[in-house]
Amino acid sequence: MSDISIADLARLTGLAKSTVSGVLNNKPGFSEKTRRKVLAAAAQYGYVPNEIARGLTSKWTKTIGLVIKDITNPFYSRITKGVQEIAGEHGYTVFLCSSGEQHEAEIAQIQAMIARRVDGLIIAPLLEDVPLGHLHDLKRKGLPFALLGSVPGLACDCVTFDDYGGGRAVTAYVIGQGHTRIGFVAGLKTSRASKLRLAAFKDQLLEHGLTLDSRYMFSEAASFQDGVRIGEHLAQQPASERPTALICFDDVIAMGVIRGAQNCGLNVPDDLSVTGFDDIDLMAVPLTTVSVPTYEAGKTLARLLFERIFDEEAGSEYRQVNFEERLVIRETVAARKD
Amino acid sequence: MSDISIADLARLTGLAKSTVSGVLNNKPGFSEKTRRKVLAAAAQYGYVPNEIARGLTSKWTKTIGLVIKDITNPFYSRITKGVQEIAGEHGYTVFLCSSGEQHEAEIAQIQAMIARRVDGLIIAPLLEDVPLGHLHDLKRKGLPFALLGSVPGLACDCVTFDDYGGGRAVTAYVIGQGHTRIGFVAGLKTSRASKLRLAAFKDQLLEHGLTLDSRYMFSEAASFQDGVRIGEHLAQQPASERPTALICFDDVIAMGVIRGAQNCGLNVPDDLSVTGFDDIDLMAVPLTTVSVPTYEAGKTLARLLFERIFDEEAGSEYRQVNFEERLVIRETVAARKD
DNA sequence: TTGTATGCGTTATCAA
DNA sequence: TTGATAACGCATACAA
Repeated sequence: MSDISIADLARLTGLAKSTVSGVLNNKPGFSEKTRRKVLAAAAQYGYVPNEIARGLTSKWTKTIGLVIKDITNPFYSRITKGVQEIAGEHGYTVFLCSSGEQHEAEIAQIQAMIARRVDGLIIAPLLEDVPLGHLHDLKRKGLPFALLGSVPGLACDCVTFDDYGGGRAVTAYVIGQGHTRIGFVAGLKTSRASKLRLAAFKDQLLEHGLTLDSRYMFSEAASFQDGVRIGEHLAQQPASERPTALICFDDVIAMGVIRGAQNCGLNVPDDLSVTGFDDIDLMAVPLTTVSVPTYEAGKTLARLLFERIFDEEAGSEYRQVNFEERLVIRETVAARKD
Repeated sequence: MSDISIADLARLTGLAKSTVSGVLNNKPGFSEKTRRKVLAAAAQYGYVPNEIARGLTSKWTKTIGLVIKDITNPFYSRITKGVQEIAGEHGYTVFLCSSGEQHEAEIAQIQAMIARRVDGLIIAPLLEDVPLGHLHDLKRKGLPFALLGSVPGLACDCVTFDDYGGGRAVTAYVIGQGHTRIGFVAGLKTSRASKLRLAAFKDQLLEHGLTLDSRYMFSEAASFQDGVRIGEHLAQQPASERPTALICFDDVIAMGVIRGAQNCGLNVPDDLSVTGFDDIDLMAVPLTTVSVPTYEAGKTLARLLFERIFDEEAGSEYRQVNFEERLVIRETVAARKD
């Protein structure tokens, strides 16, 4: 494993280490001849500066960590893409950790990245009712970080989505299409987004004088398969006992519901209207959904983090950037006249 | 930013650095009293070992790099998940780089990871007809790496998919269902997988005495939108002039085709049968496809890499692991009797 | 321009 | 059982 170091280059060119280092870092005050000689040797032997050794003196590792739940989920993979893009612009490389919904793993992963002395962290906890002590530790340590979602009682840079607004918009739309028997499929109990969307749903029902029917309510849905089961379950009810519309916590679940309903002979949207959240868009079905700007959010998270990293002592105010969720009307909600 | 080091701990406990280090590494030969004192101090001050400094002596950074095209593509995000899982088991953290189909970016990213002295690299080039000099450089450097896909003339550890076999299986199936006018949507010209699947398609046609109709052939499809355009285009042809079945390079394109065809009033599969590759499975449409075990492939890539990293001088033979592609029959291919 | 010294935090070596 | 000191590798700062 032949790593060419500055010392090697110095020996090979017959120059001093400091000269080689100076030229490679574009410092002024070297003759054109030396400059060329160094550059030629560096190219010839494939010299790659050792970022780690550099970090020994510069205090910066030019490395950030990104902690998410599941890279396989388009929601997170788009955030990741946004983060990567901005990190690349700054010459930073990113450590990725998927904790896979396991809280313990998340803490271990964060430790591992601290052990690698990342310059900053982006964390997408997105869970409530879960010990968040490690985030406070982070703050006490003074390690810059940015959060996806806000944590009550923790002042920090964060990016949030207007889940309540999104829930309101889609519910209002479905009601406006004439539906009165509307159901809701909630996500995991620990999901803050799910809670807010559900709250907006309930408020809208109330506001429009509609009643909430517990037979139309589902919770703890977390996968396509969960959606399929719900769709099949509904299809087996008599038409009069099932909702005419179902608002799902996310697109994946919504797609599952559609598949399950269709498996059992139900027509979407004529028998059952379905909506989702996220706007994954990759599906053959033109799903009416609420678009969540995940890619933009990822970029913003990284920008917030880098400002904090580079400002360092500045101690500027923490910032929260809130993204709107936008209703995207496609074809899975039918108008009803009854 | 208060980083507690071993030196700090030594000062705080009144012990020597070497004692603290020994206890923290579970070395034998320390009194229970000292041991407790050190552990207590470490916990109290939130000591996190500096993995970088450790790498200074140990020669290992406990870090690997993963270079892929696009994290947003389920194909790659599953590979990533597999790699992460195995890396985590070994206490390794992974640098992720999405090069976004840009060859230049890929090289730069690899450089960046070498600069961070990763212990090894997993690279998913999956492109042909593209300069691969940097891979040879890697080998010359002696840096362990594993490849997704094989590169002619480059002996190394790699994981491959039987794209030819997959193409043959799905084509044979479609022919067996009675189709005679079958089209193919190829991916990017630089995609090796696309080439192999197309070759198998052509061979099967020939073998069954069917002719290839250039009006049914498409290429350079790379997105859902490309698929939509093709679907719409086909729907606008007279029924007698369009294929009755279309084999698409991947699920995303297949889904686009279905959407496009349905937009224009075509029925899938009655008017047009469609198949994909990858088995993304997240869609409401029960797509007949060829399953590619990406998650398993990711795990295998990581295992190959770690064996190479840990074997080091052993110089064991390079290994190639080939994964079968398995036909998954769902509902987007109709049987034809004409 | 050059040589030398410094530093980073850990682990290894050997002495006490 | 513990302590002192020397690597480890490499970029950089500073004096010459």
